[in-house]
Amino acid sequence: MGRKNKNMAFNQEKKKDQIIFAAMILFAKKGFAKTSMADIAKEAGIGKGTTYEYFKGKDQLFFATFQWFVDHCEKAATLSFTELAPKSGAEKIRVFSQSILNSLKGSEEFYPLVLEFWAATASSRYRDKMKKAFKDLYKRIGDVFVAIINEGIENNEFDPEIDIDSVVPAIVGVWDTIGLQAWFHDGSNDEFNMEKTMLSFTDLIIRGLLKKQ
Amino acid sequence: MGRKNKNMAFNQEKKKDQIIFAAMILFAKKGFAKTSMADIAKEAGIGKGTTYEYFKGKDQLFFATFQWFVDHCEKAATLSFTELAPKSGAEKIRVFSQSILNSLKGSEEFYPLVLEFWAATASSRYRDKMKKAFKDLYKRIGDVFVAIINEGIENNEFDPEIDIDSVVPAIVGVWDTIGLQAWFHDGSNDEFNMEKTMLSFTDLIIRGLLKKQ
Amino acid sequence: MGRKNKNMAFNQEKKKDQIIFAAMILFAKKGFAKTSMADIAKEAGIGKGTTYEYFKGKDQLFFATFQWFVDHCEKAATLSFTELAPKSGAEKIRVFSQSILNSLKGSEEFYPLVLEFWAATASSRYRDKMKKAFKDLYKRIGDVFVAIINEGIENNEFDPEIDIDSVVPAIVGVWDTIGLQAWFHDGSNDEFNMEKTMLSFTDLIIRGLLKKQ
Amino acid sequence: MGRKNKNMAFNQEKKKDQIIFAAMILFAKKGFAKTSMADIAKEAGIGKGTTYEYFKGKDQLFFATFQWFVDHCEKAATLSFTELAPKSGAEKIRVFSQSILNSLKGSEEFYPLVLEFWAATASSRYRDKMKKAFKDLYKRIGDVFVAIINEGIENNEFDPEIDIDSVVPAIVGVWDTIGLQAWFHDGSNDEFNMEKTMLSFTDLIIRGLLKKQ
DNA sequence: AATGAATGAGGGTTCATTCAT
DNA sequence: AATGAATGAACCCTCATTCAT
Repeated sequence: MGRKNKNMAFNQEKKKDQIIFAAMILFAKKGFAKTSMADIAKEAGIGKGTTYEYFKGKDQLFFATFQWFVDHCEKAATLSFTELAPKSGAEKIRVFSQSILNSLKGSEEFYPLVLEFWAATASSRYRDKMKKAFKDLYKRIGDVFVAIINEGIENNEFDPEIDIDSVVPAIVGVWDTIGLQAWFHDGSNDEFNMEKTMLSFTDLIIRGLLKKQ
Repeated sequence: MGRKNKNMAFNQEKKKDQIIFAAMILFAKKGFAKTSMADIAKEAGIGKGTTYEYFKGKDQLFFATFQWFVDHCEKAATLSFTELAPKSGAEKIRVFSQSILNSLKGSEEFYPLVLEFWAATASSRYRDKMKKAFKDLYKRIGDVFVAIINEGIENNEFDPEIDIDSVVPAIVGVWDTIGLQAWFHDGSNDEFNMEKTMLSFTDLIIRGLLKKQ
Repeated sequence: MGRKNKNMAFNQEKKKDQIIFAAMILFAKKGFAKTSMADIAKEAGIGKGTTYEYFKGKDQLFFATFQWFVDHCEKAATLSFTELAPKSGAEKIRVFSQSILNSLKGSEEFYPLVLEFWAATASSRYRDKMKKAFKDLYKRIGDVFVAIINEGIENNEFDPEIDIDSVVPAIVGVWDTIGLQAWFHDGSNDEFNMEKTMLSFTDLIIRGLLKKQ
Repeated sequence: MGRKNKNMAFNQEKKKDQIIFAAMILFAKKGFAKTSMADIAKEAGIGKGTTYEYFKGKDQLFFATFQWFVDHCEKAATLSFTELAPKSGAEKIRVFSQSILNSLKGSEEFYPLVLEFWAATASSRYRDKMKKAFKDLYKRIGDVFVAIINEGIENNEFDPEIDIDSVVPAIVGVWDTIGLQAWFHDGSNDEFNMEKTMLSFTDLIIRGLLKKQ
């Protein structure tokens, strides 16, 4: 019985995820407004009414999708953090930077979803929760950066004059903008080299952080 | 008669703008999807049907607001450019940066509109036009920056090793990102100091660009 | 212009009534729950969406139907009252009674609607308003009766021992009950003679009211 | 084995009643339309699907509650009848009257259910069965009254001129109307005194029935 | 040119019912 | 016998759009 219940719970969780993934695919492809609950059910391979067994409504499903995304990002950020070997501050920044780049590169098709999320922070009923979640996410990733830079300052590698707290949000946000611009260039001829931009920017930042001789 | 026609044309332009402004206000406040054509007409102080005399439909009106926004941005960018006095490259960057900051600070309430534009870029029927417009806008602003930096390199102020073309999109995008994060913090207690972040970031960039002794 | 506006108002009022009548017919025939807004629009000969130009929703339309009914009843009661000639109390009661009977007889097909109203009084969101309206309606009709009886007592025709205020609600209610039972018998073989029942009952009441010699 | 079967039958009967009671409570509280099968199952403390082991569907369950109600009423009426001592006709009417009043007073919360039943006689698929059941119920109760009055006429207590068959339905119906009006007044300040109205009306009727000296 | 009454396609949601377990 | 996950028909309502005035 215990097993059975566990399986049921597992299956329920599985179906919930099924729906979330179907929603993510369609929200990314057509946008939230133009995706109907019927579309999502079809994509998930279930009946129209079934969706409502797992989510109260379209808004809540959207929010669940958002939460899935935030969790995913936090996991990605945490993972990268633990991978940081005891190298120089510059190296750490490069590794971290690269790891973010990797996770960006794997999910191009979901990028429009992030735009939907941003837009929703303005108009959704979950607006406050979403704002907070985004803020927290940025803070969490930013804190990693702050730690790296502080360490670098202590080690006499980075310049103590830098106003870390102010500058970090800008650095963290670069990833967003790179994804955004990659998206704007997607499908056009004049390609945007995400990787090159990322690396050059990282170099520039490091040059700016380093203590002047 | 000539005058009359001219007046009519003028009035039409005026009414068109009236509608665009009304749309912008509401799109920013409630989002595109949740704003009805009736709402817009009401806000513009005209009849529901009149909107269709000036715009083919909601999508086109949305696109018109987008175009208005892009034009506005381009004008702002151009304006700043002409204001650049013959100072050092670092000074120019600071002036340019400040001018962007000023235009950001003046239009907080319209910031969600940009989010709508970004989101629409993914799902709108005008998706390709919008992508292109955004790309062009970034390019145009970027070009100003590229020019400044190139000039700085020629003047032996900035380091020629910098891969300018790759790094500029990231720098330009950061301004968006700062606006975005300011928006996420809006309404919460832990305020985000847009100005400080912007200035610190500009400093960092300049430090990175400067030729090492 | 005044005329035009007036006409428009008139037409709107007319369309509102059109919808109310269509709703009444269908609510009476199929009940509130089984009548769809589409049914009503069709019956009224208008588009589905048009209904919502005149009524906020199905519930409000139902309530409007109820209000129409209450107004109609009050008018009927008032009318009868003014028709009462300066006859004996017994005669007045007979006239009043007959007038109620007449209005009952003319609207058999709408009788189920009253049942819907009663039922809705329990479960509708307008429950309190409906309760009050019914109470007021009964009171208003009852008051006519109270006046007649009081006059009869003053004229030494009716027995002063009668507890008028207590008994009148019962008498007034009997008319409902007669309609109800007529409805139960409708369509069956063993006909229910509403008229005879009404008259016999009226006689009985009068016998009870009259002063004993 | 026989016992076991009997127990199962007994349990089935018990569960059937459980469901019926649950349905009655909810139909009375929220109305038929607003009560879901899931609500009923929950209230009955059983699974959603189980209801369908005992009743074919929502309509049939509703009809079962109706039948339960009718049986209950008939039992109540029969009971009162046997309690009638060999008193005067007037006394019998008073006793009967009081006994109905008692059963009314004990079941205020279920009164809306009767309204649902009435409404359903118009729109339910069981409409004809329900009409007949109501007719029979009224007839059965009426017959008791007819018997009492006939006896009274034979005993020279009541006036032979009374058209008994016509007048009895009106008298019987009074109980409905008293319940109805009590329901309309429920929750308001200007209380309706059910008992007083009932007694005064009974008095009036008896005065009307009594032979004039 | 300006209007707003009328429209109906479209979509979110509910819920009675089924059926595999 | 008991269950509750799954289903899709049905329905309320919104709103972009049209068109007669």
